[in-house]
Amino acid sequence: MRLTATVQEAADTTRDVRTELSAAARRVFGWEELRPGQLDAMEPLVQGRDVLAVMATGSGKSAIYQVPALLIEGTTLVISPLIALQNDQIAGLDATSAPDAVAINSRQRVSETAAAWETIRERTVEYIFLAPEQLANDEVVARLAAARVSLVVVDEAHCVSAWGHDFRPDYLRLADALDRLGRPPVVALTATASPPVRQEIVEELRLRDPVVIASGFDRPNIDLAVERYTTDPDKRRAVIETVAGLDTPGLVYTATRKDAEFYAAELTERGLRAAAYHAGLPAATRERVHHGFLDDELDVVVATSAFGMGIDKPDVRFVAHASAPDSVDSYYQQIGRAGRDGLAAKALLFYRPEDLSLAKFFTTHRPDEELLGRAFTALARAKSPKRLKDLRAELDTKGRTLTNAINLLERAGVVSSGRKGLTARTVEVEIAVRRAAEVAAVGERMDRSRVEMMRGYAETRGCRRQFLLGYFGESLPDPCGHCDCCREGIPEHRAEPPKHSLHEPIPLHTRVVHAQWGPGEVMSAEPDRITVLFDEYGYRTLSLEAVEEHDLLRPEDSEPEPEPDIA
DNA sequence: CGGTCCGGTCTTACGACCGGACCGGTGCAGTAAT
Repeated sequence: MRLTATVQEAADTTRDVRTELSAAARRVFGWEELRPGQLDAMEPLVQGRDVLAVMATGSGKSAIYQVPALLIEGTTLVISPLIALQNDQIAGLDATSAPDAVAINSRQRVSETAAAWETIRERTVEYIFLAPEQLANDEVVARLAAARVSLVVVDEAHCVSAWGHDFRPDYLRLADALDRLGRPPVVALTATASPPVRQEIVEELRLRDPVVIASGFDRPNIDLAVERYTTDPDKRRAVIETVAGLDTPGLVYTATRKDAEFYAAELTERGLRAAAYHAGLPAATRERVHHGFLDDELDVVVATSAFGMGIDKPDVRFVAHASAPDSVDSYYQQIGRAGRDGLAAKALLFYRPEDLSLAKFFTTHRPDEELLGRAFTALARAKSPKRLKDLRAELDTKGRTLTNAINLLERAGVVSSGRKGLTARTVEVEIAVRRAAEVAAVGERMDRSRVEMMRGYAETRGCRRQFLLGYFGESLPDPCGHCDCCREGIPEHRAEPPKHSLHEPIPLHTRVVHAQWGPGEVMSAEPDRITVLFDEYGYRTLSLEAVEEHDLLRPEDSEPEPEPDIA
């Protein structure tokens, strides 16, 4: 076999880097062997590439940045959504012979933060942990830039998509901060991200030609089932009776805090060691429940979506949903906390269609048009780029609403952001506001369509695993055989060829244009229907019969994209 | 959007029913009040 010198050199370099990574992992962390998936993500980082890694929790995701950080000269910045999670990571690092790790946040003592900055300035620290909100502070960014950050980690990167659009808008401002840090290599890590969410992470963080590592969404040991109820009392009774009879430990997810309290009380009455968990509880209680669950002092935690990130308990035997969550993304993330030990576990959804109305309600985020107008006008009047902080002072606004307004104006293309700050484009203010409002409306339609996909999962008569894996961009050729639909023998669509089908099946990820909903991408194709993610209308499932009969879809290239008539 | 609570009205006497108001999930940071 003959290789050109370049190819041979590249192969040698790869071997060298991998050997070095493995050696460092062994020496510093005591890990005898790194898994191939881990090395695949680490190697490009060391070589200066950006990486997006979608890997199951418990598969050693943190190692992906912890080890390369040792080989890369300079400091590693870890952006993480929860301070509690940061503290867990720091404690983990402290237990090894890894170099020092510090945190910068508002919950530690002023003296502690000052000491952390001192070690950062002296460059005696390797890992710095903070939340995205910290990077809204120009002084924090300036100090980090001076400290020569040479690797940035965006942990739980799905938060960019899930929280950035309204709840924690600073997630959408990370790319600017990364630019101001001189664009060191970035690794985005998450356990769950569907293809569109991956794309959004890459776009919003402005990753440069990233290596994307995503595989193994299937969790065959988790049994999937849905029970449908018509009345609320029937459903409640069923949740309590069923959960009381399941093997523990387990989790029950509810839509409201009140429900979490209700079910925890009912289960306690049935003799289970159960506790509620939600954001309305005192921090000390949350801490106690969290650790009680990890330490097997509790059988069941009944929680809102507040519970779960960073929970890595191997032997969770079931995850039950007393109400359907707002998206398949959330659902898969939550049931993914079951059966990490590989032993049998259950994911059980107690479904009432009406429950989704609450999820739908939470998707409405009407933008503050008055603030959009004021913010745009202030930027338009400024002679030079303006910092968000100065704009905030000028408009005398507090909190996240202004950041949200700026994000919308920017995504609408009427405000741009550079190293020196924000600049308005020369557009009438009414048009700027209208475009920003339209961006918000598109986001709302997307979120609502995600709720509809959750309905699709709950109501499907096909194999549930095929549905879930399809949503995450993986195909399962045959029905799984261990979901409720398969057991009941419902997925029969393979046995009977569909009456209506296009001459050629539409391949996944084909770009198409719909007569009414415009451009989109084929996300799943079944014999009788396809699901398309439309750019401006979100997920829609179409029957192929209707598509054929009314000629609803065309390949995107076949006709020019209509110019949005906005001015 | 749907559930729940409250008060008023319709009835014809102890409740039944209706309409309106209100509520509902995720966390950071910085600031004000002890």
